[in-house]
Amino acid sequence: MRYSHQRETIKNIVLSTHSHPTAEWIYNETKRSIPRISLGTVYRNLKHLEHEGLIKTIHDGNIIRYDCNTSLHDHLKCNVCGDLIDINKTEIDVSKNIKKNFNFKVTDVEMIISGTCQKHT
Amino acid sequence: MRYSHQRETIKNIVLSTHSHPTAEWIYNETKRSIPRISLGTVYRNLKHLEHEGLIKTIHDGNIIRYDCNTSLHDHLKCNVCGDLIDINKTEIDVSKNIKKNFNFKVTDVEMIISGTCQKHT
DNA sequence: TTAGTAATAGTAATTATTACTATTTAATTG
DNA sequence: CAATTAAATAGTAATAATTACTATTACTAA
Repeated sequence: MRYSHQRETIKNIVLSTHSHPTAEWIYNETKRSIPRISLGTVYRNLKHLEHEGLIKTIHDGNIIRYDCNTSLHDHLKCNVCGDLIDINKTEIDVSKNIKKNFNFKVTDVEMIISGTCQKHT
Repeated sequence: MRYSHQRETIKNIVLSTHSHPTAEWIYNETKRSIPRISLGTVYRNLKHLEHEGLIKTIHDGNIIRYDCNTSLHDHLKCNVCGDLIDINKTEIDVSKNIKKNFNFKVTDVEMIISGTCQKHT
């Protein structure tokens, strides 16, 4: 992987926020220091950074967000403001506790466990 | 909500499969009995059916799937064939047990808990 | 039976993302 | 240091999923 000023800038931007930004947001932030950067460059480098394990992708409905927190954790998604809130795995053993622990009214819990099923073993 | 033959047909198709179909698949199935049905009609009625609580949507990566199982449950997603497998909440208290119980090699667990955060109480 | 209006078909628009290509630029080597 | 090479980029076009628009159709209630 060859050095590029664009990728370095994108990396620093994503690693410096906990706001789970979209590609569009990262693109606009990057434009502040590299005005002629291309949106395709942002997407390509976000893929690279994910592949290197520096960031993670979050499927928030049907859009992709990027997370500098690569440790195993989940998210509370607020239906009103759209915020994603980090929570530790251990804190959500039982979803009924969430209301009490986080003052968060749960209306839907969505979990997808990805991997390889028995047909391919 | 006024009766429509199209909505009735779409409803029966979705309720008759456990394959977590996409709008496109439902559209093609519906065309077998209503050849001139519009894709927009399929999307609109899937929204109606969800709003009435008859079906649920699943965010599978960045596409939407529809599920006739409206009870609280999760999905195992196979990275090889893309299949979504229903599992009961109680069966996944600890994700480490999944490999043993389902012969499923977990590479990623993604959970989004939707609701309303403390800022809006 | 007709009038009113929800629902539809067909098409256009939108949004997020990926693909393509000529040009630029980082790294390597003589 | 200058020339070479290939990775990365900018700019644009293409794609895929979904939503919006609009003239027409078809339920339903009086």
